[in-house]
Amino acid sequence: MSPEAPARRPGGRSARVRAAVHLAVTELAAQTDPAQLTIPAVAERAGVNPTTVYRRWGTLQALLADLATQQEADAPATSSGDLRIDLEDYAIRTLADLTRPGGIAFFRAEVSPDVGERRDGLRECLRRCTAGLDVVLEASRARGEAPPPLECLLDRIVAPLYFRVVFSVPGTDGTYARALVTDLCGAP
Amino acid sequence: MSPEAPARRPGGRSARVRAAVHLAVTELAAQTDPAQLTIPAVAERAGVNPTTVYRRWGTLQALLADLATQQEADAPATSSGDLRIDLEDYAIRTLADLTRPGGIAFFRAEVSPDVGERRDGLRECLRRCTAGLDVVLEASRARGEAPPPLECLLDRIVAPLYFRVVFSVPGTDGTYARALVTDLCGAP
DNA sequence: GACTTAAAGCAAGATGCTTTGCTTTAGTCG
DNA sequence: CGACTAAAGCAAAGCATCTTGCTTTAAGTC
Repeated sequence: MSPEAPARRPGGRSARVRAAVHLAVTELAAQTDPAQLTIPAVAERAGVNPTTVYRRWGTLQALLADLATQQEADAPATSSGDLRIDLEDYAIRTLADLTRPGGIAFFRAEVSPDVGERRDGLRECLRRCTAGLDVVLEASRARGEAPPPLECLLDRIVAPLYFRVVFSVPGTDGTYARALVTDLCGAP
Repeated sequence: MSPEAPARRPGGRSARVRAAVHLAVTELAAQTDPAQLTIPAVAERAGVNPTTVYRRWGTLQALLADLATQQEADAPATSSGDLRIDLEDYAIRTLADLTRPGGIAFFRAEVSPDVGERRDGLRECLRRCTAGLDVVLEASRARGEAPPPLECLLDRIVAPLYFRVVFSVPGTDGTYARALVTDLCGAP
């Protein structure tokens, strides 16, 4: 499932290929239809042999998961010291992630495939969703506050954002994202 | 987009084929992995030539949309006369639709494909989501009440249900669905 | 009952994703 | 530097979806 766990020969060419493939995925996801986001297309754009991608990642979902994991590692979540501000930041960042070109491609790729694979893929996707929230909630608790439970935040903030982005509901912007937090926490 | 709008020769064989294909889709969606739900597989199970399915419906999404439309026509939404009860019924029915075997397949099929097609498919999917709510809200307004706006119901009831079913969040059952309505309307 | 034609069946082929066996390249280690 | 080997490249074949031109069936109409 997790690609190249041992990473037995990470230097030089392997890292170069990995970077090129990641970049190609990002560009393709942003530029073309989701249906065009295939392993052969990614490989061609990356200047890499398709076989290499198949052997290293196996499936498109695994590749996307690998990419998301790295992005998460590159930009870890932080806390400002105020729950309300943290939640607003989280909501706005999540919305931006979802609405940027190709942003929903990752979600889509995880939703489509087999149940067996999907279970793990979606669990990972959900974990990434909640990782930022966990940091925020933990910081709040560390200050002695009693923040809403994680499930409540999923229902009231994350779920509406996903739903409205997936269904292209009009008016789903930063103001709306902030309003979700206000509805939950009360006016500032 | 909408298949067989004129329906120039609906009797006999065409209807038989349509029924057989619909049944095959339902059974396959319930029994196999979503990835196995392809037009050739449906055609074989229905005892129909794949070409027929391709020519009549064109894509799997169109076929699923056709099926959903007919199901909607078979079981139109009603109102009990009490908003709270109507919303609970709606939430429980929606959850049941989504969690039954293959229930999420329709949503999944609409989320995956090309943007161009997806726009219409999702618009239709959303319309079906909200059709039941519209009936309930209209009935409430007709009684002189001031029910929450549709968007609020989407955020607070429909979106959490979809989100939790898609991500297989544990504890997503009838009690939870009712609790969503209680959180919104207050205790009975 | 026979005519017309929409719709289903059939078969061959195009297309594109995926796999597999083998060869070549280039990191890593002594 | 030279041997070792993981990883990338290459080529050919496999496989499933989808398309297309034509034939056959049977629903609708007079």
